[in-house]
Amino acid sequence: MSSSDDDTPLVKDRANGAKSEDRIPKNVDRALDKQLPSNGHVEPGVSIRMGPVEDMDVDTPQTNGNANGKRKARTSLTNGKSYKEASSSEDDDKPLSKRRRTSQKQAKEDSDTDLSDVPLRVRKPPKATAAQIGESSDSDTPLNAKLVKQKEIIEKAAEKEAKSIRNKEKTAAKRKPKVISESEDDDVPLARKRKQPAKRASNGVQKPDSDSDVPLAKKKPQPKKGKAKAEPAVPAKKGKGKAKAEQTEQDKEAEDEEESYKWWEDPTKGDGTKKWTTLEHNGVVFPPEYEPLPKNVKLIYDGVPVTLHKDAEEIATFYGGMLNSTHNIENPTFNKNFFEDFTAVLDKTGNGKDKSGNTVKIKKFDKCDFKPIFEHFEADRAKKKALPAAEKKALKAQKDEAEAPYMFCMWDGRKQKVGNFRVEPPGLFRGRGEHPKTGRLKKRVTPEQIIINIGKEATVPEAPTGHRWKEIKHDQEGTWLAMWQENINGAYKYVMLAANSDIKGQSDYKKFEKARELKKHIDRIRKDYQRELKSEKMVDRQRATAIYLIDQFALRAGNEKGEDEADTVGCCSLKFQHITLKPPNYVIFDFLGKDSIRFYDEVQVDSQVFKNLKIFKKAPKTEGDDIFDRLTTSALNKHLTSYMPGLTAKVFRTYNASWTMARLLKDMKAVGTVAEKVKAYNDANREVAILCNHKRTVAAGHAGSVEKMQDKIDGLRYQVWRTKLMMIDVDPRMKKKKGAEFFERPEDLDDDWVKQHQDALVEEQRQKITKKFEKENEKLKADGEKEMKPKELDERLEVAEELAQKFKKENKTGKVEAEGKGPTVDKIEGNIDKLNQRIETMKVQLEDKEGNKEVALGTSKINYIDPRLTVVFSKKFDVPIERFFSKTLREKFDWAIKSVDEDWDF
DNA sequence: CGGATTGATTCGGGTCTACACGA
DNA sequence: CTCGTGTAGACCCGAATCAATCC
Repeated sequence: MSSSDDDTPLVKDRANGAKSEDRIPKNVDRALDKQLPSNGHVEPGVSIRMGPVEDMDVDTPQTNGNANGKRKARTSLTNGKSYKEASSSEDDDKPLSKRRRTSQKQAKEDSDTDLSDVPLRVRKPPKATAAQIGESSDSDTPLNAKLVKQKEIIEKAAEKEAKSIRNKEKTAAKRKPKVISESEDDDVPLARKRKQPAKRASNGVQKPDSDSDVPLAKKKPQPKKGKAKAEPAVPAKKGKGKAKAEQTEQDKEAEDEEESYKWWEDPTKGDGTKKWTTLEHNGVVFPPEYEPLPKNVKLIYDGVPVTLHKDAEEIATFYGGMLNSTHNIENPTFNKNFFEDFTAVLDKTGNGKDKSGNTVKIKKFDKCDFKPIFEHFEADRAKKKALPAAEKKALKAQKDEAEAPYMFCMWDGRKQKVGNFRVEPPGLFRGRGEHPKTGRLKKRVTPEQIIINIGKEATVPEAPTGHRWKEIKHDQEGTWLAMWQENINGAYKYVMLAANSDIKGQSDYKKFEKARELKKHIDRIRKDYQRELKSEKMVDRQRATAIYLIDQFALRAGNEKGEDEADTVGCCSLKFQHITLKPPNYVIFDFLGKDSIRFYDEVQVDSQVFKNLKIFKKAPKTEGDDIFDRLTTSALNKHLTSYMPGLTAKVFRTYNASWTMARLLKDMKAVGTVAEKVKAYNDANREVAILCNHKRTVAAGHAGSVEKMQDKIDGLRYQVWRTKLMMIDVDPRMKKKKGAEFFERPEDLDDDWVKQHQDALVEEQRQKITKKFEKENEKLKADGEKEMKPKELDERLEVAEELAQKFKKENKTGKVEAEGKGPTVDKIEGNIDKLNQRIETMKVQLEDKEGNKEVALGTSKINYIDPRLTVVFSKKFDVPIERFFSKTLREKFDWAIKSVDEDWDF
């Protein structure tokens, strides 16, 4: 850069190395100005959406000016690779790029150091550092600190909880009502519990129970203590078996009653933090206990079948069941993590034994052979599949009945569906992308880890026999019914209501209302960030640039991530290497975003943004350094909130997605068939999905099915050509009339192709005839009659032979005899039209398929596009809503379907 | 006090399976 | 009509966002 001496950074090192100056020297901009087309003044109200400054458009969103249409060179579809490819090509720099901030203390010390002395790539000590060691008495080595942390997560939880309650009490006055915990409440007698199936009880503490095999569902609901208004959460269904028909009818009735309540018209709903007044539910369903393998199925170690303790064996089955998933088992990290956790359990439970009872020490992963386990499962699966339909049905009915009590809860007296009442079963953690913890053992969750949230008056569901819940809460600000902490990352898992519940509908509604609210502020926000792109304060300039990117390209906020998570980024966490600048004003994004989905896009940006990014990437910054080193997501959101309460980065995604959809649907003309309208809608949907970078991996059979379709289209085109020639056969004058060109065979259908195609047609005919013949014979045989002779088949096959001859003759003479009875030119014209029609629709289908092969439409439909837009479209264009929303989606968006009319506008 | 952690909620693609669809 | 087969959508559970709290 020309002005290198002026650029000498006063960089304060923030652990990461380079940090940009507080103030941006004037000459930096000037220097850059020389290299860039100057950016004229931006008029108030100007949308800076996309495109070079020169052709900036002045439309505001409401009118029609979204410049998504102006998005240049969007290449994600053609250039995008899945993370698998993407990450493998980045493998080399991966370990190095993992640099993070040091602890506060260290950062402070560093800040006084002159930059030139600070190596940019400071390797950090393992994460469990300063804070943790200081907090957990020094006796632990840093290495152990991690483990200690995990343990503490569990062990300290109670203490923390108590603390947090204390804290809440302190601050409660203004925000949170007190949360009452009954965790100390010890009055649940362990021995005298309601009986549970024997299987429920785990790990020894179990009391044999005479009654234990009575299915849970048959039991009477327990008497309610403080029952007043609400029905028992789930009234015991009358008899099983045919109960289904009855049940659905009953449900329908219930729904009809509920129908009258429209929360979206209820002014008391929506605001306020108290989510419920009364809450009743039956808790959670645990996964079935582990069932040991049959004696003859064993892990083979170093050629020797070994008997394992059942706990260890269970883990072996997790791996064994995955042998068909090369994705996992060929991943070294996965195998290493798995084996570490596997051997840890082996150490605890004792190692395996061979058949004479000698200990077999399992110490090398490579010597483990899980195949017998895998094959056992495969066989099992096959057996299950082969089960008679009736039995399958019965099995399913049994399961449904057992789970029925958990499917619904009573929320403020209304019956609501529960989303995920099943506790997640143990297994091997996969994680997405290159997750450092992939392959780790996800442990079985015990009742002792589960916190139940339920109304004070409600009967608390009983823990399985011999167990008790970790805690009972009555937190009316929470929308969850149960919760536990998972052992891999310490993440919280919640049992919440289904998407079609009132509470979820309400928050969905609020989300879209918030996005609509943004409409009123977006002009001001855009104007402001446009101005601040030139701010002298680095903080402001970075923030403005970030908002620009979030607004234009629908980037996510990009929170900081930890050492032991997959290395993915969003806007604020973009690194040096994720952005490539291509003068005059192109930017190439290439990074792994949420779920390690690759974001690849080549775009034009405002020239000031281009300049800024150049500054943000300036030396000494290099690979691995933050582009927005002065910006955090919380600072960003804090700023956004000042424009509008509740405005955060993610709102822009909702806003831009819904707004784009609104624009596209509005511009649409209500013509054509229903199918065409649906197609048009899906096209709009797809545009939104592309905006949001919602991708999917190309289906395995995609290439094949595309080829098939193409073949079919070619076949039809060939048929069109043949049919045209028939015209000449009927009326030779047509040749002159239509012109020679009309009768030419499409170039790509060359002689070779025609031969092959003809052969295929003939063969197809043969097959058809043969099959029919065989089938008829079967039938004759079954009826006890005489079978037809092979000679009969030969005779029938004559038809195919004639066809072959016909083709041969056609090839030779270049003429085609007219087919069908009483062929006329008019009839033939009609046939051609029909064929062309079919070709057209198939072409459209093919394009659709190709366009959708790596775009997932579902996510944007479910989460980003205001459902009311779809409802309006459906009404205006008279397309049944069923064409857009599946049954579940219709339930989820019930509020939208019922609340808007044709002229509702986003 | 600003960064780290906690906790709750939304978002997200993969997998599995029932079911529609075409030969 | 039925028989595979391909696919939409339910289900699963991991990964983000973001406010509140902690330290």
